[in-house]
Amino acid sequence: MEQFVKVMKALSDTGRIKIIKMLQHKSMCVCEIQKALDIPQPSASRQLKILEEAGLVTSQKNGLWVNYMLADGMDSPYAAILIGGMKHWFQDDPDVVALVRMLPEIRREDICKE
Amino acid sequence: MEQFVKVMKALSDTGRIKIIKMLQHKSMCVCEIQKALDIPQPSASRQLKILEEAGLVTSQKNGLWVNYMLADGMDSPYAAILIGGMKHWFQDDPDVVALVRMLPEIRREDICKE
DNA sequence: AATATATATTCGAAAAAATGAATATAGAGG
DNA sequence: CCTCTATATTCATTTTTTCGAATATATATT
Repeated sequence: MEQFVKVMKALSDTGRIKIIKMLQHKSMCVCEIQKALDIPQPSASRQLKILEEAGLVTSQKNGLWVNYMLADGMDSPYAAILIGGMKHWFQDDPDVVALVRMLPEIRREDICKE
Repeated sequence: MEQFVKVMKALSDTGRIKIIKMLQHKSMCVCEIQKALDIPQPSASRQLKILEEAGLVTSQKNGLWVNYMLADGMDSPYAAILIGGMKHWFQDDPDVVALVRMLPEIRREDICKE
């Protein structure tokens, strides 16, 4: 039940929901999320951690970057069903629409110095 | 998105989850919930209200009593999918098992004076 | 080793949610 | 109209969350 509550809490926040919606289109690093949502970097990092601990998101280190992507939900039925549902939900939400539209222009090469 | 967040918040609490699990077996009035969970009456009333506003539960007045039951989810896809999932989840949770076992003995006639 | 960069963590303050106690409301019955 | 009973609401308080600022960690490069 604790794991379920974690998923519910993780998705009780519009910012984190938006992150999921973006990750449906491409995997992103922390600085891209930070830029897209216009929030401070530590904040982006925290939100991602909450999503990851709920089993909604996974990460892959690649040198200096950490790539975050949608989880497949293999290890959490709760996460799985919500990841599934969210594929169809919020498609018409104005904020989500705007975010997705600007997504192609959010590229780590432009944001970070490397 | 607000409605979705409401569902998530409503289910971010083990007490409210237990209420859902009980309502899967029978509809209940406030005093029965109060008795089953061993919480004060105003607390039971409040939890039910939160579930109701999330679209997870509906109520039917019957004289002095108010009967709470699972919603069918017709007016909220978010509620619907979670009501569906929760039919199968937490079946083995010790607290839930204990609650369900004692459920037949929780009857409003024994609790309230009428 | 020293520096630079992307990400993570900590910590304190602010905001939000949960809880208990008291009180209010609504309907039933005398 | 008065009372009794089931449920709902309010309010003050406590507990959880959230958020920003500062700092730490880790990896790549020179």
